Amino acid sequence: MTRIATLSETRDNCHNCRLRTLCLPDNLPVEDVGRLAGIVQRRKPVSRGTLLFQAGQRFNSIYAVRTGAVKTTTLMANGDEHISGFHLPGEVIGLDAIVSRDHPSTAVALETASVCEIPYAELENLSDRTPALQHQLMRIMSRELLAEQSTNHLLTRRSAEQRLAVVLLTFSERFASRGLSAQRFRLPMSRLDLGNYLGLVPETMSRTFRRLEEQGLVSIAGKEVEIVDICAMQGLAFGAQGAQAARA
Amino acid sequence: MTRIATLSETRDNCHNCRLRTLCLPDNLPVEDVGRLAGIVQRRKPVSRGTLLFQAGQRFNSIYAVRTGAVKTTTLMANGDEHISGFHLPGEVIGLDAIVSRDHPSTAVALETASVCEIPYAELENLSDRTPALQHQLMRIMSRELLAEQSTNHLLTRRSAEQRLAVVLLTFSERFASRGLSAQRFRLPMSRLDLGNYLGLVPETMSRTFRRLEEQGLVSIAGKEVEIVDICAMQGLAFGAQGAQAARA
DNA sequence: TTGACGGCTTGATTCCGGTCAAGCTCATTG
DNA sequence: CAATGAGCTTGACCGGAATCAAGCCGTCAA
Repeated sequence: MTRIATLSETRDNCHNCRLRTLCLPDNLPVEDVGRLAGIVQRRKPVSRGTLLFQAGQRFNSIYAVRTGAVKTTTLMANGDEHISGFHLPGEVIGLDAIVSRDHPSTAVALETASVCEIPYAELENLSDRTPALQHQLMRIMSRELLAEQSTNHLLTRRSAEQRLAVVLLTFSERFASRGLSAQRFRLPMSRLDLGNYLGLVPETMSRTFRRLEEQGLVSIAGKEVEIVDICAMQGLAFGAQGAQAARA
Repeated sequence: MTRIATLSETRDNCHNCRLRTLCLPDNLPVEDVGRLAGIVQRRKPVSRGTLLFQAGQRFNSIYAVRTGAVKTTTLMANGDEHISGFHLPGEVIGLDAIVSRDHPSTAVALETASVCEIPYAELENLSDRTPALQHQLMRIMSRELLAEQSTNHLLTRRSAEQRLAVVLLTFSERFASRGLSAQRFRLPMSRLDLGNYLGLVPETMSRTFRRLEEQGLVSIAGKEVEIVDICAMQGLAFGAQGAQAARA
């Protein structure tokens, strides 16, 4: 029974996947989507805390998040852990492993999550014969590069309040583009994780959340977030001046 | 005459380029290098301050630095400028433009510099028929992604002293892999630029340089840097503890 | 030579966010 | 039900880097 389910799941993926336009198949002609679907392996849902892949492990596949949420973390040279990103359905992870033989980072399910595994050797092989797929891969990596750059700026030049505002707005957008509410959503990660990502200590996270709440920008209840005043949030997030440095 | 010079320049590039193994042709079979060379356009040296491409400009080409040094900067939403990287010969720039129609960032020569222009449409077209080139492109982008991630960590979790130490060591390595001295080199950018990149204000840059010097780790004379005690520098750069946060 | 300007340095002061230390909340388990 | 412990919050305090304010140095133009 499991076998049949898996097969049928495998058969109808990509084409009728709700996330098609956010994921690898975006911009691909139908026949290429079919070929891609042929090498994609749907994995069963795993529970919170499960490792999808681990730093040091041999690199064989990239993964696309299908449901739930995933974080990727790297163990830095000095021994501390750095969360490099949070990934929602439709997003591709493991791309940082392409250069080397092994994964540089670990991917952990933040909640019950499922992924599509895409064996990289087969993907490479397929994309050698499928220009559109190749181009889509390049676009995805380029977009990722751009995102990292803007994260860099966020982390170096903006105050704790602004960092949090930007992250919340970013999640808002990402949820919205997945058909969920842009106003109310549930953060999939702990404050500690979010703080690690933002370069802030949990105490600061707590205080910063409270300050945003006091200003009437958001309403927080545990991991539930409601963005009350989007305009003011955007003003804070992208406003003329950082808390420090940088004038014309 | 210009035409002839350009042609001859175009003819003998890549194959006998000193930077071959650091650049796009790395890992390519000879015949593919030839085909790549066929679409690469050698540009004449430009002087300090010249824009190679500008944010907002239509994206047509990526560029490989051939001589000199280049910085890429982005104008952020809030109006301040962020330097996203410094690029030495052999490095490829403009990859962040692939997703969008336009360049998100501006590339400026930090000193007299020359680049190879690679029209992206032609590169795409060529790589559609050249698997090895495609794979090399993916490797380069993946490496770039990895570098951005480690920069993120550097900027969020490490003190001014550590940031500077890491950057100096990184330049040391990059110069060394280009056949120059790892101990003595000349930084191609101003302290203001380096500070912008590191998220530090010029005053802090100055004081931090002095502190490294007082500790006998480096010797500074303007832009000339001598790394006196590499081991101690590495200890500082990758040492067990950041100035803040993050314990086991 | 003089002046002017940009890049760099130095010092005094401020302040954001980290550190330390409790205490709280809530889900899980015996 | 109590008990345990992880995750979060709150408060007091501290320190590193930003800010403010001069001043210095080398280069270029007049």
